[in-house]
Amino acid sequence: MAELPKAYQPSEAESKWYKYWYDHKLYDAKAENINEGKKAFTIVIPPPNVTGMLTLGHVLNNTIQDLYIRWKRMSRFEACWIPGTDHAGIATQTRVAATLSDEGVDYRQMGRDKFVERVWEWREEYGGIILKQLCALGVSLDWRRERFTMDEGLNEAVKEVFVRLFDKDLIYKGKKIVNWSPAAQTTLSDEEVNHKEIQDKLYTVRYKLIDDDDYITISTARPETIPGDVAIAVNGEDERYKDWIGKKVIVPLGGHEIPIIADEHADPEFGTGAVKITPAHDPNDYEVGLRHNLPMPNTINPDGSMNELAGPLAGLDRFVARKKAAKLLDEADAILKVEDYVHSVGFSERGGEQIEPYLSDQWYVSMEKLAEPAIEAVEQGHITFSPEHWIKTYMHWMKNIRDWPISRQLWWGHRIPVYYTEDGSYTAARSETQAREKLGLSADARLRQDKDVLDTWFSSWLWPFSVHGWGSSEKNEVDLKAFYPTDLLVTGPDIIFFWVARMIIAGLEFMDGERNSAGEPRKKIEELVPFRHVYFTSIIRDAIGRKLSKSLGNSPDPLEVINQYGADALRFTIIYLAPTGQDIRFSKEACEIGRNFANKIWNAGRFLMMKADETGINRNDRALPSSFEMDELEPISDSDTWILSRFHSALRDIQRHLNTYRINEYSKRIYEFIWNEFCDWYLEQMKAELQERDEGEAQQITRFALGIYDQVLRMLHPIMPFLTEEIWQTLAGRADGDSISVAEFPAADEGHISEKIEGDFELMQATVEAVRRMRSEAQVAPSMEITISIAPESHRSLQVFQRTKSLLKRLGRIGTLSTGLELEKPGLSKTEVVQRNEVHLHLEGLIDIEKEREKTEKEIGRVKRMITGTEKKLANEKFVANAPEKVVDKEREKLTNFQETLYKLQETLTQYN
RNA sequence: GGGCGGUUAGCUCAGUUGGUUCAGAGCGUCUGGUUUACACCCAGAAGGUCGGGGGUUCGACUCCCUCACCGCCCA
Repeated sequence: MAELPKAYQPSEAESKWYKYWYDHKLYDAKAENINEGKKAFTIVIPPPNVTGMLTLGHVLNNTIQDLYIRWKRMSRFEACWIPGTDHAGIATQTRVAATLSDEGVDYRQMGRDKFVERVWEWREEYGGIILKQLCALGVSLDWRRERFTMDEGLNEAVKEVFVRLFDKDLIYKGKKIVNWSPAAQTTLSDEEVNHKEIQDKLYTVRYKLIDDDDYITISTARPETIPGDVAIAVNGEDERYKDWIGKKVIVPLGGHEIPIIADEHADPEFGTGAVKITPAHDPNDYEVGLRHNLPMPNTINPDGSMNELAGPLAGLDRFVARKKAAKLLDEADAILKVEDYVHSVGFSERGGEQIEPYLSDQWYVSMEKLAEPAIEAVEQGHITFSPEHWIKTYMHWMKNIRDWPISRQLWWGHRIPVYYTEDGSYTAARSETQAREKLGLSADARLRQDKDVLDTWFSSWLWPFSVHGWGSSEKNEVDLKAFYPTDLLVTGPDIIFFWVARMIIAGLEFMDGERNSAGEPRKKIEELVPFRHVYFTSIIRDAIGRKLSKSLGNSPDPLEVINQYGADALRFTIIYLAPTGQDIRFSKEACEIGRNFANKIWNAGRFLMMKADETGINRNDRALPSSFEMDELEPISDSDTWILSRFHSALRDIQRHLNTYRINEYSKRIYEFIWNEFCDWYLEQMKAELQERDEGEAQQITRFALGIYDQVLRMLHPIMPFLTEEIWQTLAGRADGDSISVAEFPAADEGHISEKIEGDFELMQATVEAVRRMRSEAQVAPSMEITISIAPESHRSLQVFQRTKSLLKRLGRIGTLSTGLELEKPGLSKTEVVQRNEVHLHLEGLIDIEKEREKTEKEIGRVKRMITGTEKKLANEKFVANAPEKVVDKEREKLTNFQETLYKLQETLTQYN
């Protein structure tokens, strides 16, 4: 056997094993296996944007998914994890347009068809990058199933859904004020707009009454919209303005006449109590406009510049126009005052520019009815969330749901399947032919398709079933039956509305009547929902709590981190640092946690392989086949029984943590078990054991250790796949195509958990620790062998000490160890009481008596306080009466222990006086 | 304005059915270490009245109220 390097070297192992897994198609999920009684465990990846580059957010998200998929796969589920990417309308269009612009080409001049062609070319070249980057993480995706939200099949599904909703009158065309992005020149949904408080100016402007010298004053933060004013509104209840209603004023930046009207929108408390009404540029004003049947002139161009209706401001950008407007008003002596003003303004979630409220025709999905079953599904627990508190957010949104504007004025995306005749009538259809049929037209009638495309989320919300070709000619009925609903969705809470909520709605609406795994039409909510559980990940921040951003430069490149620390180290660290529901503070240096841990595991393996060589275990005999059962492990020594017990309790905890989605607890428990129990105690103990045993026993002990180690690797594999594969393949000869990733995950067996064995071992451990502590406190040189005598508190303890004598000696570096019930307390010594057993360190001439006295006195004080506290508690009749018997008994036992300890400490103290 | 989350050792955080030998971990600090798996390591130590106040209870870091500060979401 070739010597293993001293430290684990990740990069080579990573590329080697990823290729191996891929080549052997280990992660291809097969629906046939479901029919044979295997249970499916399915996840659809939240499709990253094709334009995307791997971020730590992706790392966290996909590590969690991979962790669950690997765990379930090893637990003999048919694990199906489906990859794909999202066409990301605005982001991709902007990206490609920018590339063209660099080449000196204006995409708008290029024309729609040419441009879309270019986007596809771009996608061919760069669109797969993020998925390749994900491979570096070790994701066990079923690559045969990769989908893209602009695939032909998904396009058909989008059309299918649109037409169905249209025919149910759940999609309609409406003229409303929308969120307009002047940069992308498209509408955005409310969810794509972030509101921020900004510092602005509030202008108080006066409008002169017609045929009168009086003025009415209003306050506005947007003087550039004054040319679009169509009225001044005052509150009907406002005494100040009662007589003004019905009069007319002259708009100071346009000169046209507008009426003063009464409307409840005018808040007497705000500003002067009178407000200007600009229906095309403010949602509230729009409502006022509707109520009073006012004209709605639009004074702003789609690109954010002012149009010809803006008079003197025409042609100027909206913000330039604002300044100009203020200047012109000032010159006309129409401004009474200018104040600082803080108010909330919408910004594009993507582009970051200020949103323009804009009056336009858009397509909407009527949401209220669709939301009802989606509320029910979560209320009744058919879908669960973790952290649970997100349910409230979800419910609030669902119960106050607003219609979803789905049209986007882009070229890149699913074109709206609505066809118009020349005379303006229209319908939604799966094809032109169908449109003609629906409209009762002849086969050669000319039709025009709607120019707009659909919101990207209008394809994403179908993802859990569109990946199986639902709604298209590519439909895979067998897979849909087998792998829908999915089991787990892992995503960020920032897209709970965009995506999670809408997927739930879509599943409930469109899966109704589809076949379930039994071949029956789906009817029950639980078979319609797109997923059973949603895990909301934390937000990753930098070490000082700032959001990661490109501009701050505080966003480590995951590939660089992987390169530096290893994929497993990154995976482990990010899970280890992820508290449920709270932000993660991440720095790449933190990956030392994972790297050091990987190295620890690696070296434990090296150690075992050395011992295997030394004890003459053949490599092919060394580890166990992947079908190996835990029961085949035969413990030889007490320590073997102990580690088996600890292993099963670790397993039990791990299974529980994974089942309850406490993933950082899971990682902590594994870390603690491997490092503190397996390495620090079990392997150390093994060294002593091997020295004492004959050849045959030594081999058996080593064989057992290898067996446990094999199980530990499997337990660890979901979170550290590369490292465990590398070691597992090295430990023993494996058949081609064999892999730890398809070996069976160990099952926790409570029958192996023994309190007695663990208790005995704990006494040994506590004694070793006491010896080490005394040695260190007395500053005895490490190389010096010490003499220890132990006076056990009982025969039982005596037995433990006798059985573990060689362990105690080695682990405590003890030269001479004597134990005995009748043992006399040595002359000058240092003493610790361990579970009522006196452990004496002989220290002729080595001890600082003064220091020891202080220490002992301090300890006596502590124990006395404990005694007082416990006595008080036991003297309290209410406590004894109310507390459970177990708790009271425990208190009594504690008291006895404290009293005995106190007695022994006082005895020690007399020695120093 | 409405809602949600947080405030525990110098730092980052655990602490899930309220029981003080559970006030813990990692990092950092300090003291030792040529123990033949690992210095990406081993052994040991110091360090916190669990944000303030009040309440419920025999008993609260753990439940309730309130205040303060921080963060997020929605309006």
